Amino acid sequence: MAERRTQAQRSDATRLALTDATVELLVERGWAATTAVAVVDRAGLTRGALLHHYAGRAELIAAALQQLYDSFDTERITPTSLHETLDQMWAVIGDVTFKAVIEAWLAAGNDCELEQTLGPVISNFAKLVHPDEHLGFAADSDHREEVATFVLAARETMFGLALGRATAGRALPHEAQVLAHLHDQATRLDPHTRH
Amino acid sequence: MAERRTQAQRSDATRLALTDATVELLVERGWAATTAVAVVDRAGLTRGALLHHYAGRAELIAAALQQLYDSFDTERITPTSLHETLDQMWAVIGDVTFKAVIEAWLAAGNDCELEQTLGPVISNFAKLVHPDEHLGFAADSDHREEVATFVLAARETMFGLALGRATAGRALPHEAQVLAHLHDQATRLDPHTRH
DNA sequence: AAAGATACATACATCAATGTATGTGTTACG
DNA sequence: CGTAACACATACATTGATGTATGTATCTTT
Repeated sequence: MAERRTQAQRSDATRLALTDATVELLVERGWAATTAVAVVDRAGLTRGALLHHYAGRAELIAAALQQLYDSFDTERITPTSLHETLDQMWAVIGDVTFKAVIEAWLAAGNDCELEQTLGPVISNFAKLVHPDEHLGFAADSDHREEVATFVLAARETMFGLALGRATAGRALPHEAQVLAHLHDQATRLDPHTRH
Repeated sequence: MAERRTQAQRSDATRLALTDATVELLVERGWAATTAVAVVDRAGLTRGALLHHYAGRAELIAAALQQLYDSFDTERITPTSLHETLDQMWAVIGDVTFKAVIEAWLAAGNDCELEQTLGPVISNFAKLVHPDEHLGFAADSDHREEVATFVLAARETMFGLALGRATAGRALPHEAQVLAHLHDQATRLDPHTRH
Protein backbone atom coordinates (compact mmCIF):
# COMPACT_ATOMS: atom_id res chain seq x y z
CA MET A 1 0.00 0.00 0.00
CA ALA A 2 2.96 2.29 0.61
CA GLU A 3 3.23 4.72 -2.25
CA ARG A 4 6.63 5.05 -3.78
CA ARG A 5 7.76 8.63 -3.38
CA THR A 6 10.97 10.37 -4.31
CA GLN A 7 13.32 11.57 -1.58
CA ALA A 8 12.58 15.20 -2.37
CA GLN A 9 8.85 14.51 -2.07
CA ARG A 10 9.29 12.84 1.30
CA SER A 11 11.46 15.66 2.58
CA ASP A 12 9.10 18.33 1.37
CA ALA A 13 6.10 16.64 2.92
CA THR A 14 7.88 16.22 6.22
CA ARG A 15 9.13 19.76 6.29
CA LEU A 16 5.67 21.05 5.46
CA ALA A 17 4.08 18.95 8.19
CA LEU A 18 6.60 20.31 10.69
CA THR A 19 6.28 23.97 9.73
CA ASP A 20 2.49 23.73 9.58
CA ALA A 21 2.34 22.17 13.02
CA THR A 22 4.71 24.86 14.29
CA VAL A 23 2.54 27.73 13.09
CA GLU A 24 -0.58 26.06 14.45
CA LEU A 25 0.99 25.60 17.86
CA LEU A 26 2.30 29.17 17.96
CA VAL A 27 -1.20 30.41 17.22
CA GLU A 28 -3.09 28.05 19.49
CA ARG A 29 -0.77 27.70 22.45
CA GLY A 30 1.92 30.33 22.14
CA TRP A 31 5.69 30.42 22.17
CA ALA A 32 6.42 28.48 25.35
CA ALA A 33 4.18 25.56 24.37
CA THR A 34 5.66 25.32 20.89
CA THR A 35 8.23 22.77 21.93
CA ALA A 36 9.99 20.22 19.78
CA VAL A 37 7.98 17.29 21.09
CA ALA A 38 4.69 19.17 20.79
CA VAL A 39 5.45 19.96 17.16
CA VAL A 40 6.45 16.45 16.13
CA ASP A 41 3.50 14.96 18.04
CA ARG A 42 1.09 17.12 16.11
CA ALA A 43 2.88 16.41 12.86
CA GLY A 44 2.82 12.68 13.54
CA LEU A 45 6.60 12.45 13.40
CA THR A 46 9.52 12.11 15.78
CA ARG A 47 12.26 14.39 17.00
CA GLY A 48 14.63 12.49 14.76
CA ALA A 49 12.83 13.81 11.72
CA LEU A 50 12.91 17.34 13.05
CA LEU A 51 16.61 17.31 13.85
CA HIS A 52 17.37 15.81 10.47
CA HIS A 53 15.84 18.78 8.69
CA TYR A 54 16.47 21.62 11.13
CA ALA A 55 19.35 22.34 13.47
CA GLY A 56 17.02 23.11 16.35
CA ARG A 57 13.88 24.80 17.55
CA ALA A 58 14.94 28.25 16.43
CA GLU A 59 15.68 27.14 12.89
CA LEU A 60 12.38 25.27 12.73
CA ILE A 61 10.40 28.31 13.78
CA ALA A 62 12.35 30.50 11.37
CA ALA A 63 11.41 28.14 8.55
CA ALA A 64 7.79 28.08 9.69
CA LEU A 65 7.60 31.87 9.72
CA GLN A 66 9.30 32.04 6.33
CA GLN A 67 6.66 29.75 4.92
CA LEU A 68 3.95 31.89 6.51
CA TYR A 69 5.52 35.00 5.02
CA ASP A 70 5.58 33.45 1.58
CA SER A 71 1.89 32.64 1.79
CA PHE A 72 1.15 36.28 2.61
CA ASP A 73 3.55 37.65 0.03
CA THR A 74 1.98 35.81 -2.88
CA GLU A 75 -1.43 37.27 -2.11
CA ARG A 76 -0.16 40.81 -2.48
CA ILE A 77 -1.35 43.31 -5.03
CA THR A 78 -0.39 46.96 -5.12
CA PRO A 79 -3.17 49.07 -3.63
CA THR A 80 -4.77 51.82 -5.70
CA SER A 81 -6.52 53.65 -2.93
CA LEU A 82 -6.20 54.38 0.75
CA HIS A 83 -8.99 51.96 1.52
CA GLU A 84 -7.21 49.22 -0.34
CA THR A 85 -4.07 50.05 1.59
CA LEU A 86 -5.92 49.45 4.83
CA ASP A 87 -7.43 46.25 3.51
CA GLN A 88 -4.02 44.99 2.38
CA MET A 89 -2.47 45.67 5.75
CA TRP A 90 -5.34 44.09 7.63
CA ALA A 91 -5.18 41.05 5.37
CA VAL A 92 -1.80 40.38 6.97
CA ILE A 93 -2.07 41.78 10.49
CA GLY A 94 -5.68 40.71 10.96
CA ASP A 95 -5.08 37.14 9.88
CA VAL A 96 -5.37 34.60 12.66
CA THR A 97 -1.94 33.21 11.87
CA PHE A 98 -0.36 36.61 12.49
CA LYS A 99 -0.32 35.71 16.15
CA ALA A 100 2.55 33.38 15.32
CA VAL A 101 4.52 36.41 14.15
CA ILE A 102 3.71 38.35 17.30
CA GLU A 103 4.83 35.47 19.50
CA ALA A 104 8.08 35.06 17.61
CA TRP A 105 8.64 38.81 17.44
CA LEU A 106 8.35 39.18 21.18
CA ALA A 107 10.49 36.13 21.85
CA ALA A 108 13.22 37.35 19.51
CA GLY A 109 13.23 40.71 21.25
CA ASN A 110 13.88 38.95 24.54
CA ASP A 111 16.69 36.69 23.39
CA CYS A 112 19.71 37.87 21.43
CA GLU A 113 20.62 34.40 20.14
CA LEU A 114 17.09 33.92 18.90
CA GLU A 115 17.25 37.31 17.22
CA GLN A 116 20.19 36.06 15.16
CA THR A 117 18.09 33.25 13.73
CA LEU A 118 14.69 34.89 13.51
CA GLY A 119 15.88 38.36 12.55
CA PRO A 120 15.82 37.88 8.76
CA VAL A 121 12.29 36.46 8.70
CA ILE A 122 10.99 39.06 11.10
CA SER A 123 12.46 41.74 8.86
CA ASN A 124 10.45 40.32 5.99
CA PHE A 125 7.23 40.74 7.92
CA ALA A 126 8.28 44.19 9.05
CA LYS A 127 8.72 45.21 5.43
CA LEU A 128 5.48 43.53 4.45
CA VAL A 129 3.53 45.87 6.69
CA HIS A 130 5.75 48.89 6.21
CA PRO A 131 3.74 51.94 5.17
CA ASP A 132 5.98 52.79 2.24
CA GLU A 133 5.04 49.48 0.67
CA HIS A 134 1.43 50.61 0.61
CA LEU A 135 1.73 54.18 -0.55
CA GLY A 136 2.65 53.90 -4.18
CA PHE A 137 -0.71 55.27 -5.31
CA ALA A 138 -0.25 58.41 -3.24
CA ALA A 139 3.17 59.38 -4.53
CA ASP A 140 1.80 62.50 -6.20
CA SER A 141 -0.83 63.35 -3.64
CA ASP A 142 -1.04 66.97 -2.54
CA HIS A 143 -0.90 65.90 1.10
CA ARG A 144 1.34 62.87 0.92
CA GLU A 145 2.89 63.57 4.28
CA GLU A 146 -0.46 63.53 6.03
CA VAL A 147 -1.44 60.29 4.33
CA ALA A 148 1.87 58.68 5.26
CA THR A 149 1.40 59.57 8.92
CA PHE A 150 -2.13 58.19 8.86
CA VAL A 151 -1.00 54.89 7.38
CA LEU A 152 1.75 54.68 9.96
CA ALA A 153 -0.74 55.21 12.77
CA ALA A 154 -3.26 52.85 11.20
CA ARG A 155 -0.66 50.09 11.19
CA GLU A 156 -0.05 50.58 14.89
CA THR A 157 -3.80 50.48 15.49
CA MET A 158 -4.02 47.16 13.67
CA PHE A 159 -1.11 45.85 15.72
CA GLY A 160 -3.10 46.76 18.80
CA LEU A 161 -6.12 44.88 17.51
CA ALA A 162 -3.97 41.87 16.67
CA LEU A 163 -2.46 41.94 20.13
CA GLY A 164 -5.90 42.05 21.70
CA ARG A 165 -7.01 39.18 19.55
CA ALA A 166 -3.92 37.20 20.50
CA THR A 167 -4.48 37.71 24.21
CA ALA A 168 -8.21 37.07 24.09
CA GLY A 169 -7.92 34.09 21.78
CA ARG A 170 -10.64 35.45 19.56
CA ALA A 171 -11.69 38.53 17.62
CA LEU A 172 -12.90 41.24 19.98
CA PRO A 173 -16.29 42.92 19.51
CA HIS A 174 -14.89 46.42 19.04
CA GLU A 175 -12.58 45.27 16.28
CA ALA A 176 -15.06 46.10 13.52
CA GLN A 177 -15.79 49.47 15.10
CA VAL A 178 -12.12 50.45 15.13
CA LEU A 179 -11.59 49.28 11.56
CA ALA A 180 -14.62 51.29 10.46
CA HIS A 181 -13.12 54.29 12.21
CA LEU A 182 -9.91 53.87 10.23
CA HIS A 183 -11.86 53.69 6.99
CA ASP A 184 -13.76 56.83 7.96
CA GLN A 185 -10.48 58.65 8.26
CA ALA A 186 -9.33 57.17 4.99
CA THR A 187 -12.41 58.60 3.33
CA ARG A 188 -11.63 62.02 4.73
CA LEU A 189 -8.06 61.90 3.45
CA ASP A 190 -8.87 60.28 0.13
CA PRO A 191 -12.39 61.36 -0.84
CA HIS A 192 -12.06 60.17 -4.43
CA THR A 193 -12.54 56.52 -3.58
CA ARG A 194 -15.21 54.83 -1.54
CA HIS A 195 -15.07 51.87 0.69
CA MET B 1 25.41 45.07 62.63
CA ALA B 2 22.22 43.16 61.98
CA GLU B 3 19.30 45.51 62.42
CA ARG B 4 16.48 44.16 64.45
CA ARG B 5 13.39 44.18 62.29
CA THR B 6 9.86 43.02 62.92
CA GLN B 7 8.55 39.96 61.12
CA ALA B 8 6.15 42.04 59.04
CA GLN B 9 9.01 44.28 57.94
CA ARG B 10 11.12 41.33 56.89
CA SER B 11 8.25 39.81 54.97
CA ASP B 12 7.33 43.04 53.24
CA ALA B 13 10.91 43.71 52.22
CA THR B 14 11.30 40.19 50.84
CA ARG B 15 8.02 40.28 48.96
CA LEU B 16 8.90 43.65 47.48
CA ALA B 17 12.33 42.44 46.40
CA LEU B 18 10.70 39.44 44.71
CA THR B 19 7.97 41.35 42.92
CA ASP B 20 10.37 44.08 41.82
CA ALA B 21 12.77 41.53 40.42
CA THR B 22 9.88 39.80 38.67
CA VAL B 23 8.72 42.95 36.90
CA GLU B 24 12.27 43.82 35.93
CA LEU B 25 12.85 40.39 34.44
CA LEU B 26 9.55 40.43 32.56
CA VAL B 27 10.51 43.75 31.03
CA GLU B 28 14.15 42.98 30.32
CA ARG B 29 14.06 39.33 29.34
CA GLY B 30 10.44 38.36 28.80
CA TRP B 31 8.11 35.69 30.07
CA ALA B 32 10.16 32.57 29.40
CA ALA B 33 13.25 33.95 31.13
CA THR B 34 11.30 35.05 34.19
CA THR B 35 11.89 31.81 36.01
CA ALA B 36 11.88 31.18 39.74
CA VAL B 37 15.67 30.93 40.02
CA ALA B 38 16.23 34.00 37.86
CA VAL B 39 13.93 36.02 40.10
CA VAL B 40 15.47 34.94 43.40
CA ASP B 41 18.98 35.39 42.00
CA ARG B 42 18.23 38.97 41.09
CA ALA B 43 16.51 39.57 44.41
CA GLY B 44 19.44 38.07 46.29
CA LEU B 45 17.26 35.42 47.88
CA THR B 46 16.55 31.72 47.52
CA ARG B 47 13.69 29.66 46.19
CA GLY B 48 12.81 28.83 49.75
CA ALA B 49 11.91 32.45 50.38
CA LEU B 50 9.82 32.56 47.22
CA LEU B 51 7.91 29.39 48.00
CA HIS B 52 7.30 30.58 51.52
CA HIS B 53 5.46 33.70 50.32
CA TYR B 54 3.92 32.51 47.05
CA ALA B 55 2.49 29.18 46.02
CA GLY B 56 4.37 29.20 42.73
CA ARG B 57 5.52 31.15 39.73
CA ALA B 58 2.02 32.11 38.66
CA GLU B 59 1.11 33.53 42.05
CA LEU B 60 4.38 35.45 42.21
CA ILE B 61 3.80 37.05 38.84
CA ALA B 62 0.21 37.84 39.76
CA ALA B 63 1.45 39.63 42.87
CA ALA B 64 4.09 41.47 40.86
CA LEU B 65 1.50 42.67 38.36
CA GLN B 66 -0.84 43.67 41.15
CA GLN B 67 1.88 45.82 42.64
CA LEU B 68 2.56 47.33 39.23
CA TYR B 69 -1.14 48.05 38.81
CA ASP B 70 -1.30 49.77 42.19
CA SER B 71 1.58 52.04 41.25
CA PHE B 72 -0.29 53.08 38.11
CA ASP B 73 -3.63 53.40 39.83
CA THR B 74 -2.41 55.86 42.44
CA GLU B 75 -1.13 58.21 39.77
CA ARG B 76 -4.56 58.52 38.22
CA ILE B 77 -6.55 61.71 37.96
CA THR B 78 -9.76 62.11 36.02
CA PRO B 79 -9.08 63.75 32.67
CA THR B 80 -10.82 66.99 31.78
CA SER B 81 -10.10 67.01 28.08
CA LEU B 82 -9.50 64.64 25.23
CA HIS B 83 -5.82 65.48 25.25
CA GLU B 84 -5.59 64.62 28.90
CA THR B 85 -7.38 61.37 28.17
CA LEU B 86 -4.68 60.47 25.66
CA ASP B 87 -1.96 61.47 28.08
CA GLN B 88 -3.49 59.40 30.86
CA MET B 89 -3.72 56.32 28.68
CA TRP B 90 -0.20 56.73 27.38
CA ALA B 91 1.08 57.21 30.93
CA VAL B 92 0.09 53.58 31.46
CA ILE B 93 0.50 51.92 28.07
CA GLY B 94 3.60 53.89 27.14
CA ASP B 95 5.42 53.15 30.37
CA VAL B 96 8.41 50.86 29.98
CA THR B 97 7.06 48.50 32.62
CA PHE B 98 3.88 47.94 30.59
CA LYS B 99 5.80 45.33 28.68
CA ALA B 100 5.45 43.14 31.76
CA VAL B 101 1.68 43.35 31.33
CA ILE B 102 1.90 42.47 27.65
CA GLU B 103 4.06 39.44 28.37
CA ALA B 104 1.72 38.20 31.08
CA TRP B 105 -1.36 39.00 29.02
CA LEU B 106 -0.11 36.93 26.11
CA ALA B 107 1.01 34.08 28.35
CA ALA B 108 -2.34 33.99 30.14
CA GLY B 109 -4.13 33.84 26.81
CA ASN B 110 -2.10 30.78 25.91
CA ASP B 111 -2.59 28.84 29.14
CA CYS B 112 -5.94 28.26 30.78
CA GLU B 113 -4.48 27.46 34.20
CA LEU B 114 -2.44 30.64 34.11
CA GLU B 115 -5.55 32.53 33.14
CA GLN B 116 -7.17 31.41 36.39
CA THR B 117 -4.40 33.01 38.41
CA LEU B 118 -3.59 36.06 36.32
CA GLY B 119 -7.14 36.81 35.20
CA PRO B 120 -8.09 39.12 38.05
CA VAL B 121 -4.97 41.29 37.77
CA ILE B 122 -5.20 41.42 34.01
CA SER B 123 -8.79 42.57 34.35
CA ASN B 124 -7.59 45.43 36.51
CA PHE B 125 -5.26 46.61 33.78
CA ALA B 126 -7.96 46.13 31.20
CA LYS B 127 -10.25 48.42 33.16
CA LEU B 128 -7.44 50.88 33.74
CA VAL B 129 -7.14 51.49 30.02
CA HIS B 130 -10.81 51.07 29.22
CA PRO B 131 -12.17 54.04 27.25
CA ASP B 132 -15.15 54.54 29.54
CA GLU B 133 -12.77 55.29 32.39
CA HIS B 134 -11.44 58.21 30.43
CA LEU B 135 -14.61 59.74 29.05
CA GLY B 136 -16.23 61.32 32.07
CA PHE B 137 -15.63 64.82 30.77
CA ALA B 138 -17.40 64.09 27.50
CA ALA B 139 -20.59 62.71 28.98
CA ASP B 140 -22.61 65.61 27.61
CA SER B 141 -20.74 66.15 24.40
CA ASP B 142 -22.81 66.61 21.27
CA HIS B 143 -20.82 63.91 19.50
CA ARG B 144 -20.05 61.57 22.37
CA GLU B 145 -20.28 58.51 20.16
CA GLU B 146 -17.62 59.80 17.82
CA VAL B 147 -15.31 60.66 20.69
CA ALA B 148 -15.81 57.23 22.26
CA THR B 149 -14.87 55.50 19.03
CA PHE B 150 -11.79 57.68 18.70
CA VAL B 151 -10.62 56.87 22.21
CA LEU B 152 -11.21 53.20 21.55
CA ALA B 153 -9.10 53.35 18.41
CA ALA B 154 -6.45 55.48 20.10
CA ARG B 155 -6.04 52.86 22.79
CA GLU B 156 -5.43 50.20 20.16
CA THR B 157 -2.91 52.45 18.48
CA MET B 158 -1.04 52.82 21.75
CA PHE B 159 -1.13 49.06 22.23
CA GLY B 160 0.50 48.78 18.83
CA LEU B 161 3.21 51.22 19.83
CA ALA B 162 3.78 49.37 23.10
CA LEU B 163 4.07 46.10 21.22
CA GLY B 164 6.59 47.59 18.86
CA ARG B 165 8.55 48.94 21.76
CA ALA B 166 8.45 45.56 23.48
CA THR B 167 9.73 43.73 20.42
CA ALA B 168 12.40 46.29 19.57
CA GLY B 169 13.55 46.70 23.16
CA ARG B 170 13.43 50.47 22.86
CA ALA B 171 11.15 53.32 21.81
CA LEU B 172 10.78 53.47 18.04
CA PRO B 173 11.44 56.66 16.12
CA HIS B 174 7.93 56.96 14.68
CA GLU B 175 6.39 56.76 18.14
CA ALA B 176 6.30 60.51 18.62
CA GLN B 177 4.89 60.97 15.13
CA VAL B 178 1.99 58.63 15.79
CA LEU B 179 1.24 60.19 19.17
CA ALA B 180 1.23 63.63 17.55
CA HIS B 181 -1.20 62.28 14.98
CA LEU B 182 -3.52 61.15 17.75
CA HIS B 183 -3.39 64.56 19.37
CA ASP B 184 -4.14 66.18 16.02
CA GLN B 185 -7.29 64.16 15.82
CA ALA B 186 -8.10 65.01 19.43
CA THR B 187 -7.86 68.67 18.56
CA ARG B 188 -10.27 68.19 15.70
CA LEU B 189 -12.79 66.41 17.92
CA ASP B 190 -12.36 68.65 20.95
CA PRO B 191 -11.36 72.09 19.67
CA HIS B 192 -11.99 73.82 22.99
CA THR B 193 -8.79 72.58 24.57
CA ARG B 194 -5.26 72.72 23.30
CA HIS B 195 -2.41 70.33 23.72
C1' DA C 1 20.60 -5.69 -7.67
C1' DA C 2 24.09 -4.16 -4.63
C1' DA C 3 26.35 -0.24 -2.42
C1' DG C 4 25.81 4.11 -0.90
C1' DA C 5 23.15 8.08 0.40
C1' DT C 6 19.20 9.93 2.36
C1' DA C 7 15.08 10.11 5.53
C1' DC C 8 13.55 9.06 9.67
C1' DA C 9 13.11 6.51 14.35
C1' DT C 10 14.86 4.95 18.95
C1' DA C 11 17.68 5.03 22.98
C1' DC C 12 20.51 7.31 26.12
C1' DA C 13 22.59 11.23 28.58
C1' DT C 14 22.10 15.96 30.18
C1' DC C 15 20.31 20.10 32.02
C1' DA C 16 17.13 23.30 33.78
C1' DA C 17 12.85 24.27 36.17
C1' DT C 18 9.76 22.98 39.62
C1' DG C 19 7.72 20.53 43.82
C1' DT C 20 8.67 18.54 48.30
C1' DA C 21 10.59 17.99 52.23
C1' DT C 22 13.60 19.30 56.09
C1' DG C 23 16.85 22.24 58.53
C1' DT C 24 18.31 26.72 60.69
C1' DG C 25 18.16 31.27 62.25
C1' DT C 26 14.69 35.22 64.06
C1' DT C 27 11.06 37.20 66.05
C1' DA C 28 7.03 37.05 69.22
C1' DC C 29 4.87 35.98 73.51
C1' DG C 30 3.57 33.85 77.91
C1' DC D 1 14.02 33.04 79.40
C1' DG D 2 12.30 29.53 76.80
C1' DT D 3 9.16 27.92 73.66
C1' DA D 4 6.25 28.36 69.71
C1' DA D 5 5.48 30.58 65.36
C1' DC D 6 7.48 32.62 61.52
C1' DA D 7 11.03 33.74 57.79
C1' DC D 8 14.15 31.86 55.10
C1' DA D 9 17.81 28.42 53.32
C1' DT D 10 19.40 23.73 51.78
C1' DA D 11 18.95 19.16 49.97
C1' DC D 12 16.57 15.77 47.38
C1' DA D 13 13.38 13.87 43.90
C1' DT D 14 10.81 14.56 39.63
C1' DT D 15 9.60 16.18 35.28
C1' DG D 16 10.17 17.93 30.69
C1' DA D 17 12.94 19.79 26.99
C1' DT D 18 17.05 19.26 24.45
C1' DG D 19 21.51 17.23 22.48
C1' DT D 20 23.90 13.11 20.95
C1' DA D 21 24.49 9.06 19.26
C1' DT D 22 23.08 4.92 16.74
C1' DG D 23 19.83 1.96 14.34
C1' DT D 24 16.62 0.98 10.40
C1' DA D 25 13.94 1.71 6.38
C1' DT D 26 13.58 3.94 1.90
C1' DC D 27 15.39 5.83 -2.17
C1' DT D 28 19.21 6.51 -5.65
C1' DT D 29 22.87 5.27 -8.59
C1' DT D 30 25.55 2.47 -11.29
